[in-house]
Amino acid sequence: MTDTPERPTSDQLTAADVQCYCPVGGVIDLLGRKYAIQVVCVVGAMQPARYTEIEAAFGEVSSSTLSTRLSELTEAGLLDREQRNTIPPEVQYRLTTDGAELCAVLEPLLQWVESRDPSG
Amino acid sequence: MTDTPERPTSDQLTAADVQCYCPVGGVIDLLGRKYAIQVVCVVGAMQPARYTEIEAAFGEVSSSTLSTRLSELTEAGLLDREQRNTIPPEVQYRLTTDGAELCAVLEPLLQWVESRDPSG
DNA sequence: CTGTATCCGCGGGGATACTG
DNA sequence: CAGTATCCCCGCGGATACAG
Repeated sequence: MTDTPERPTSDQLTAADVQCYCPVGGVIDLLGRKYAIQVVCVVGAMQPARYTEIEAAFGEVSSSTLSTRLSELTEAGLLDREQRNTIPPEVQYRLTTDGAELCAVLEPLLQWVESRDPSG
Repeated sequence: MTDTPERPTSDQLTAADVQCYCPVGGVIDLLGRKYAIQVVCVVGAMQPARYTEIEAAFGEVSSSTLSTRLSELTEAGLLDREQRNTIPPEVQYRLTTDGAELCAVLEPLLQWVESRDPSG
């Protein structure tokens, strides 16, 4: 309860109040990329998820795009990639703790999207 | 409780189970565009929101980009645009019922992003 | 004030071929 | 199986100028 003049007692938000409310770079930017949100949720639903399974979850994805997305999400600390050097090779993707938090927050979004536009 | 062979009793999800869980087009695509998520939440926080206020909430946006985003979101039925033909003209943006639902689901995401990456 | 119109560069993403 | 490498196109998005 300070008497800071910059923050009026009004409960009506102004532009200044939400100025810090708009992260544009970083994770938000990553999530804007194609399939990013869905990949997080798909991995969360299938854990552990293998590359081919993830690929199959999307009807049409080019391997390069999916590969890039997986790398980015792993790099961002949202996915954990574990490779087993067997023959044939086997890779398992899981959510990190951070990724799980994100997934929990993302799932309601996908639920809403589905309920609103069932045709995809 | 049918005996459908395609759906095993396993509680482990497979690719087939999440196949319908990955909407790619429509709203998700729109939300991938720059500032889209933030615009929804900013309008939700400021209602009613005027163009200049929204613009000010983002440090740097080109008018063309913001204008396009507002049009798209309005077209998608997420924003309601009300124009008053005064001089100077005044436009007020609000969330539609759908938009409010989306905003409610989006806000935890922005909260999480901020808490994870405070530097923006 | 609230945009639209135009031009244009950059990079995201698809297709394809190839590798450990 | 699980990708990477390469090429290339398209469309997003910025800058700028202009309009009602």
